[in-house]
Amino acid sequence: MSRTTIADVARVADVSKATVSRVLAGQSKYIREETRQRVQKAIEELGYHPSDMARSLKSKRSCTLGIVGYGLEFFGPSCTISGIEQEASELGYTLLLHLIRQPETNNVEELLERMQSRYVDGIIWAVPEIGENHAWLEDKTLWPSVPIIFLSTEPRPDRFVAAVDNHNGGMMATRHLIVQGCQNIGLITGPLDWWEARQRKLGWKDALESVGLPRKEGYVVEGNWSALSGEHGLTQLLTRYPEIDGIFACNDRMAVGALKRARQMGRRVPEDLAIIGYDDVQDAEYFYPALSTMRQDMIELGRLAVRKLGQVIEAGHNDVLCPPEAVILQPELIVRASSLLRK
Amino acid sequence: MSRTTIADVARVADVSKATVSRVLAGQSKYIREETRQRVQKAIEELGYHPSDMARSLKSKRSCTLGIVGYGLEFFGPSCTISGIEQEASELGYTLLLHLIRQPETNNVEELLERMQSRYVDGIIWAVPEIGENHAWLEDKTLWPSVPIIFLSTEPRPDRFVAAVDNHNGGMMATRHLIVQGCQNIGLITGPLDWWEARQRKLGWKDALESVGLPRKEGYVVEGNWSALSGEHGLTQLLTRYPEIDGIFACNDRMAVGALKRARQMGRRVPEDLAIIGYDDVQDAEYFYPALSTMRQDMIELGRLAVRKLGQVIEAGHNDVLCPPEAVILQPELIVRASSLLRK
DNA sequence: CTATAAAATGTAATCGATTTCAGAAACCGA
DNA sequence: TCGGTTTCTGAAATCGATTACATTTTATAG
Repeated sequence: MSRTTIADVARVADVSKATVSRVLAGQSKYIREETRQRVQKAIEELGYHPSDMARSLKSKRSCTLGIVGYGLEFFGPSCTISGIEQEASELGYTLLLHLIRQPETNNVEELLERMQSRYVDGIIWAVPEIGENHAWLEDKTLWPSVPIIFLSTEPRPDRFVAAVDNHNGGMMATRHLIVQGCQNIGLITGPLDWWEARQRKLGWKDALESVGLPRKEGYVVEGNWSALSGEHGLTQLLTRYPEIDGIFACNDRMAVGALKRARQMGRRVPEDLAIIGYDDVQDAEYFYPALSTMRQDMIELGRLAVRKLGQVIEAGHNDVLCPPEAVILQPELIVRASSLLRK
Repeated sequence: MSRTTIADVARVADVSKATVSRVLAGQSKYIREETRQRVQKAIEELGYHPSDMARSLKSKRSCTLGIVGYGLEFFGPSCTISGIEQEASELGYTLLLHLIRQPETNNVEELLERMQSRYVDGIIWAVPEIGENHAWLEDKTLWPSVPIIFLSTEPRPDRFVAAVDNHNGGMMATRHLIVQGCQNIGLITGPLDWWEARQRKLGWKDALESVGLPRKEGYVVEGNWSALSGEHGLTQLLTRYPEIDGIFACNDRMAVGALKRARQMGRRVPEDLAIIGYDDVQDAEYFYPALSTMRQDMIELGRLAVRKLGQVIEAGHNDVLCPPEAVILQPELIVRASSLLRK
């Protein structure tokens, strides 16, 4: 047996499909109470549920958001998606999820087309800006015909963006080390083709400059976000510049790699070497020593993105598709044992 | 301007909509080459893309899988979703994602209805079995009219299930501790209303029984998966039973909690106390000491679920909706420093 | 050069809703 | 009782495809 349709309800309630539709819509006052009840009764009797499919086809609205995500195996992105889903759910949207494995996806066009052919009401592009992977934005013919918001990408006058202030985050982390008394602060960055990594590095630089601390080129080593690269980074830094007494690792994974290697190299953390990470991954306090870090509320970022996008969708089809806007969240300094230096 | 439709293409190519549709379908041989090319040309000229919405409405197939997930902030579930997406993508399915926050969701009916009203081709229920949260399965009227596969739940003759063998995992972990020479092995379980937690506990019990080692009731303490509960658990166990020399913590988070507390209590790990966790979270080797654990390939679990579900969908509408079947994956023992005892 | 089968295309119904437009019913004052 | 609103309901078009069936065209055989 197939779905019960609005026609079935109409037949049972002995009214037209139009009337049933009106009862369904709810707001329309032009329905006699008696009729409404008869229809309601038929609906319940039949256990009728309208087909979102048919509805969307006609209305060109699907109450669906297209989500393009990346790196769900990692903590940050997972939280972002979770936040997106929370808010979307509250606002009555469902998610169409697509994950990208290679950040340089080239089938952007197909992807966007697929989502649009399902009448998504808006799109959230939650793929970090890496290298040229956002170059497709230059080609305006690819721009979707629905609002699209970009997460964790560089704000620009033609985009709708939500991101965490990585530059400030980098500054805060570095300043904290300075306040703790570090004199020579090394940096283990993420891959520098990541916009976020560059921003954090910039924060480190600016923080040092503002207080006139040394900032040799060699104090910087580029990791790849992995713990192993944190280990390598630390080895490089300390062998070449033994005077280094503070490390800002641009994510927690590299930080714990550094933590481990420092121990192996006989450096006490934090007495000889203060270390701070970035992300505040789950149970960061259970590393040894407990890891200081920058917390960024990715769940809130996700929620915020949906909320903003929702507003744009509501405002709707009137004029501009996407008001160029940048929503920036601030990270938070979390001080734990790994950076509690001279006291 | 609105979407270009199949009618536009038909007009430009000077054929009927039916012909365009046939060209689109591809397989139908009953198309003259000349016509096909004319249509193709029109399609490209117009940049036409068919509407999945309309297509699904007619065909009652959406090439979409409904995913109901839980706990995306955690490592395991994230990987599962990622795996699901990978395989789905390869098989040409898109995902409709819905996350549950309270495991005891009571709006199951609405949720299922929502997905079905969007004509999902199948459903993956990736919410662990906790307490009575699967009780709705008793009410067959709720059963969706499309195949549904359950992840990480107890296999039963009326369900289609994919899960990791937690019982065996528990046995393997415990046996490992035994082989390392532990004589008194304590257990920090997850919440016992979780099916997975109960299975792991059972594994512990069976492993001990099979070699005749002591297994007092007090050797068991129930945690809540959090690192903090691991700390508490360890305190309880060691103060009451100082003879304990091995701990099987039923997930890594509790294990690292135990690791930390053991250090605080002056027990050397692994010399005085061997500890093994479960999950193999990212960078588990960077805890101190590096954490032994059971690895479960949740990505593969997700992929497998999709593959199986896909087969059922393909086999399709013929007869039974869901062949009762249980696909069981085996976990893998990962030995690191935290459990390398007597040598 | 027909008769007939095979190949190619078109017509129109269909999927399941929404919505415009028009007609019927109810109400109200004169 | 009549005309004019206001309220309520229905018929039919529409969204954008697919597909059963009908029809035309082409190929093949006799």
